[in-house]
Amino acid sequence: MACCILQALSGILAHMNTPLIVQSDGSILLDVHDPGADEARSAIAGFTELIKSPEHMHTYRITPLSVWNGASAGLQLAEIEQSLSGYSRFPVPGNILFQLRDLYSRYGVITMHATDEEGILELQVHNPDVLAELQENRELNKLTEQTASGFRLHLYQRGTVKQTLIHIGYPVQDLAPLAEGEDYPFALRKTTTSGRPFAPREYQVAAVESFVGDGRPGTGFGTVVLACGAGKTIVGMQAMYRLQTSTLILTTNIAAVHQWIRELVDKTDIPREDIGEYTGERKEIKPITVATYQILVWRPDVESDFPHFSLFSSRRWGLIIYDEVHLLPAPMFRVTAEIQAVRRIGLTATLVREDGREGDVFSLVGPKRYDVPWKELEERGWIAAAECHEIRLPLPAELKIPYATADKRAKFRIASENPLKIEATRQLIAKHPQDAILVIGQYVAQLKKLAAELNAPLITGSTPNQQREEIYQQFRDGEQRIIVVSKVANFAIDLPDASMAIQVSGTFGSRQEEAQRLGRILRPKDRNVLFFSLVSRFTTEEQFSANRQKFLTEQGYKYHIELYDPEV
DNA sequence: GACGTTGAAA
DNA sequence: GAACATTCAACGTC
Repeated sequence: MACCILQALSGILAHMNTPLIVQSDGSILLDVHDPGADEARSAIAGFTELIKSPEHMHTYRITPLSVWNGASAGLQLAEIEQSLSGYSRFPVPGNILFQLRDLYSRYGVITMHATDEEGILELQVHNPDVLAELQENRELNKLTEQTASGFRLHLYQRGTVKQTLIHIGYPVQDLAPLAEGEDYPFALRKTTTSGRPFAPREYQVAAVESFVGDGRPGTGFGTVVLACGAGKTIVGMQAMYRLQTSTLILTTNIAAVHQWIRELVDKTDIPREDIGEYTGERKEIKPITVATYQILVWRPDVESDFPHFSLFSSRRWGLIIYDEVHLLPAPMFRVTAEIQAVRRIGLTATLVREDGREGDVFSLVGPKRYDVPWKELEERGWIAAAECHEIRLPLPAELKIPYATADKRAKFRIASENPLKIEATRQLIAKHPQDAILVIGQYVAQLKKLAAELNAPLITGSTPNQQREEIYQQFRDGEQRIIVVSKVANFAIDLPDASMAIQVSGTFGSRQEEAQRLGRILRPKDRNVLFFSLVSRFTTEEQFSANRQKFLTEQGYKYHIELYDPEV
């Protein structure tokens, strides 16, 4: 009897803090409801890749790159094995451990060094079997010359060789020296222009140190992974400050270019006239220059060369910052391969690319050096603990026929403008009487109706600036706790901080936009923030939710899906 | 300058 | 005034 109780108890205990199921096909399942789920998630995040994240079980996978990124961030093999078995509900399959050790051992087998000869580098292969295998590789033989212990190559093949080797399964540890850029001394401000005290946070400094690495060979380039709202710009700024050299900053769009310039003016003593904007609108090249990827990869036609690549050689840059490095356009790899001697830092919230070129980011920009543990950020109040809820509503019967017969675009609109969303919004607002709420949507007609029903002010693209300011002021003062904003309000304007947002319609396709929108709302606060997204069931709207969900889970947000029943 | 069109990237 | 399931640069027009 006692034995049975013990057995049952240990059965229950086995399900506590053992949220992982490691399967022999390489998938790792994380039971979200296990009390140890958050802890386990943090433990495995450094060497796995998130594949999908529905309600109950999240799927991760061990990939070559995820292991090598872990290795270059300093994770030991023993730690990785410990994290896997420690949280695992069942014994970890032997083939997975074998695969893990094999992958891990490949990191560091090949190293790249300078030689006495001008303009010549060498590869050293520290394993005779691997050396024999590589000596037979045609691609590599085209780029290099064989030596007794490895290969010789020209300086300008530095990037291409690394790319080639990672494609055949061997990451290269690049220990060749980097070039020094022009000096550019400046200081960080102690107070921002608005008078608030400013200092980079511990983890922002630590992230930069992990990439600068005291100038030891093999450091000075790499990628830093940061959750949304954790201050990517500040990490970039700290890197500039640490190196005191002329810097080229590359970003995804013009709005981000302006954002970087604003931040630099606000938080450093760099004079505005030393900061250049290199975009379609302006072509300034200054000691600190901010450019879009778009202009760099622009060319008059497919046959031509990229005229703006000359930006890279127009100055002796000492640092290149790749903002949102997971969005680096493919042609940028070519030019990045040519400038492997320049210090560079990639900033991103996720290493996953839609086109599967993570390996090129790894070998050309650099491996992951630092991963800010989101749980820690949350505990310290640096980013708000966010709860995301997706609420699925039925489509009213009278809309089902129009929906079925509509074309793609009209379908999306019908689903977006589902009239039940108005009632659902009203109920959500009633349930959260303490929160300052933003209602966000894309279709002006729908928002007008909502604003009228909720008796809340509406801001769209055509709202004059003065009126916007008045509404924002009322919101900040607490006179008005709800405002309805259209998509236009996303950009350029400073939305006041809210503690809750309800998205009634939106372009769920663009994850970047989604991130920006969330980042705006989810500022550090003394309380949790809530994000609700209303989606019509069984419609095209649902397809986009999967994308968003994965993205948000990657950021560490909790995500819940609920069904809305109009009878209640 | 402001605005609209076009082509390109993935 | 509404629409836009992306964004940007160049180049044309007024």
